[in-house]
Amino acid sequence: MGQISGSSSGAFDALADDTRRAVLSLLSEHGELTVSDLASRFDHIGRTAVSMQLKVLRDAGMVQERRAGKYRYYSLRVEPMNEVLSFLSSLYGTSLDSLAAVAEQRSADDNAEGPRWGTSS
Amino acid sequence: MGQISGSSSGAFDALADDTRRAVLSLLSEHGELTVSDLASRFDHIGRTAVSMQLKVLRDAGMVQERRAGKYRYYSLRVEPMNEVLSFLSSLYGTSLDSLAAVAEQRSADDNAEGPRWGTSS
DNA sequence: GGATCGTGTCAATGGATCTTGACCCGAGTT
DNA sequence: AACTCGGGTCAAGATCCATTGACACGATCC
Repeated sequence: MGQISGSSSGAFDALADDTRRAVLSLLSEHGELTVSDLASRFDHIGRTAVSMQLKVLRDAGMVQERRAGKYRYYSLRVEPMNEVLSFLSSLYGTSLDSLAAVAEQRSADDNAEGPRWGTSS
Repeated sequence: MGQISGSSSGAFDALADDTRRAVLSLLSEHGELTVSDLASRFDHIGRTAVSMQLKVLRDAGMVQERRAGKYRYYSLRVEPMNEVLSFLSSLYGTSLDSLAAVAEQRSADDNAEGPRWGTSS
């Protein structure tokens, strides 16, 4: 009977990859970064791969690019996250507030105990 | 060393699949469902596939099972969502509150106007 | 006890996805 | 103009993931 029908959602797909999440984290930390900047922060991943992941993120609307001369600066976009948050809030009804509180507390803990989404070095 | 490396992120992986999100939605709607119950709600997907997806969700801690006789009832678990929310809040600093507000509003709109995470081009 | 139902799990197949190397374009540079 | 550098894109190989069918196991019913 009723089929559920999927939702091929770009945001979830975009968040499903370690590299892409790392890119988002880096953009969050540094505000704007060029492709080479980003690529140089990964060891096992080349510029082409980063560029392709940026394409995925771009298509999903999660990053925006600003061209300046021969450089292209990438930065975060917030809107697509609504899709994710909306899904989560629909799962748990109106309890997202408390979840958010817990999440923020937990992210503070992470900061104290060790990086979880990486970075650095 | 300079590696970014990710956080094994079971939750993100779990959310990356249409079928799994649909399962989560169904569990959210109905509270508890058996595997057969779930499988019967999909057209193009068999019981085995649903069972496998449940294994993924189980391993990610996003669902819990309650055994009653020969049935196994599955229901949602909230904790793993912290990983997702924590990531999002780390991306946007402390602005998750406002995002949550927007998301809830938007989910209300969705209920009235129609689904929004169906399309992606 | 044997049959049957509800599920989990495994091996194998098919398909989607990520990464790479090569090539092309636009923008500065000499 | 020719050259160099930053980036995007394509084809192809590699890798991962999802689905399926077959089999196993506990629980219930006859």
